[in-house]
Amino acid sequence: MTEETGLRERKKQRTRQALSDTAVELFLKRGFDQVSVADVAAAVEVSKPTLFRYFPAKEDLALYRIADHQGEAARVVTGRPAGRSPLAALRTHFHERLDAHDPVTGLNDNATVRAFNDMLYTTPSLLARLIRYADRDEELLAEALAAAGGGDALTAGLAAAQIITVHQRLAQENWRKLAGGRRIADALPEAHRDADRAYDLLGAGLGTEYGR
Amino acid sequence: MTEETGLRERKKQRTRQALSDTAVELFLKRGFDQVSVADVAAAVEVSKPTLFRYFPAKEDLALYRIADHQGEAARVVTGRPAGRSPLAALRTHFHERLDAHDPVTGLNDNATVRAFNDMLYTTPSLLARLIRYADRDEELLAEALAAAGGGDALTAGLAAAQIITVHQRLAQENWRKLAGGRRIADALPEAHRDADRAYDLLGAGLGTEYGR
DNA sequence: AAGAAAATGCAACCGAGTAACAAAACTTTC
DNA sequence: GAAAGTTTTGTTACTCGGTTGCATTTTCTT
Repeated sequence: MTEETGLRERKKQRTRQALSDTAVELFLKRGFDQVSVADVAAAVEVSKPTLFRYFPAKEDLALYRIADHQGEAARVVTGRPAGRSPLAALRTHFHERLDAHDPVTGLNDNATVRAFNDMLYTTPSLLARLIRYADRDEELLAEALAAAGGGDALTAGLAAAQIITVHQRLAQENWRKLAGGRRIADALPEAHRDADRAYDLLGAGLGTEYGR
Repeated sequence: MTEETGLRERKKQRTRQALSDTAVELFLKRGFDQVSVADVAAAVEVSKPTLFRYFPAKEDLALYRIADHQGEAARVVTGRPAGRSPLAALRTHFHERLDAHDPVTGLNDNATVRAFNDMLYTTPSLLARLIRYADRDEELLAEALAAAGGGDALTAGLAAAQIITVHQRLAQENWRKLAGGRRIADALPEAHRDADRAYDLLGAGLGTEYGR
């Protein structure tokens, strides 16, 4: 799994990590807008152009860790057990992520994670950037769904869009619960119910509630 | 309907319009990124700070006209004829917009409109800004759906998110058809079919295609 | 050890957006 | 219709994100 690792490559990894870590630390301490990229560069003892050779935009300094999840939904569909439907696989997976308190579900009350999510959901530029990651996710999911066999490209695309959107709203809803002061033990069952409600809706459509 | 209109107010309206019109003209001629706000300000013979007193960001200069559509989906739901379901009303309305070649459906081959859409869909910062308008739309639609009676707030929120998302994808798909060189007369019937497919999916869910 | 290749730092630059304050334009009042 | 009050504007100067060109250093190759 580990890549070819010359000294050069190792150093780059370290710089990259140091930049992201330091940036997040500063962002959480003083707020995203109150920290300039020059501050981050200075703290890591690197020049500003170098920083931008590692990260294309300030926002990416904060979102680096989240980028790991790229294509997760698509992988779940592609790697689902035989005989299981894509939607069922995604539902199960979401419940699992919830129980694991995965930060991306929004449901995690570790102080640092919470501060991070607070920043994320209240900083428009971060949210905008996050959506661009989600777009890539959506594309990959659309391909996975198309490959799974159901429907044409349009249908797969629409389905992917709906699923990714619903995931976003669920995470946001979970974050809101915690931001509203709820304890996680108390919010978790509700989050599971919300997820089931959302997946029921995805599976059976809005027809029951809002007509055809 | 017309607002209280002193001289001052009239002048402001004119400046606002001149800024947006001139900006769009320049953007279409030279490209969004190749025109600076200073260029726009100079062309309208206004200072840069003044420009920003009228529009909070460069992107809004381009999106001014689109902002008119704010809350359209919500209005359709709220103002639907008695006995008609929200989803049916939205579906009908979308087909109507399609036949009217409304630019927001992506399906309009007027040269200027097409150039505008090309710019819109290929400029990330414009797209990002557009999404923020859509978020407001989504909120309003969620309220309208909740008021329409079906389901709790979560359900209404999820439904609104799905509907707005689907609209976006349909418009994007239509734009792609035209960008691919298709004539509008040829693309229109297909656009209607796509819309029906999308609304069928919204109404009946992904279950049929991708399992529960 | 020498030279190619890649990464860095430096300095200067561009463009979006904002702050401070003074000047001008419109509105209101007498 | 002039004076006083309010709102809008221009000027200047600034901050910050992001980029460019080029010389210097560091790593990789042979």
